Amino acid sequence: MSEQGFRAPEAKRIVGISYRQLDYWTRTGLVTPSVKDAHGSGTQRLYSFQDLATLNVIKKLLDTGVSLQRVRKAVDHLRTMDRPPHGVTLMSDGAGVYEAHSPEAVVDLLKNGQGVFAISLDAVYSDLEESVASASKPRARRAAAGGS
DNA sequence: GTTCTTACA
DNA sequence: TGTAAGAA
Repeated sequence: MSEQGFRAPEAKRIVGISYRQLDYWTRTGLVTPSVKDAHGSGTQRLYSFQDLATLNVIKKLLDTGVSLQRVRKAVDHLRTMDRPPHGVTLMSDGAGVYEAHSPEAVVDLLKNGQGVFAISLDAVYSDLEESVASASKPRARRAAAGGS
């Protein structure tokens, strides 16, 4: 009832990453708990919905093969905007990350061969909302999958 | 006593 | 990446 954010175990479950991965990203400064930051052992971090979206984008970018440094740069740019407007598509060619605000820009990036993978931020947010809603339900069932 | 962060291997 | 310890 008094939870304004998502705790690390909750966040890691929603974005589908390991606890070690989330902890590593947080310690390296890739992501920052907007709600509450840990102040040492015993304290817990609280991630906001925006942070979950950022985590989801990071995971998707890493899955496409983007370097962690490029991901960090893209995330730093994404953190500047509070709420990305509809129609924003994140393009990636596996090496760099490009931001397209218009469908025309997406096509332009595709023509140049700089956009092999397209990530729609709107889709990320929509998927995140469903994930959060499903995670809040006690009937939620998750399947454990072996990762790297 | 439980849960989460931090440190070490 | 996994385990152990320390702290609220």
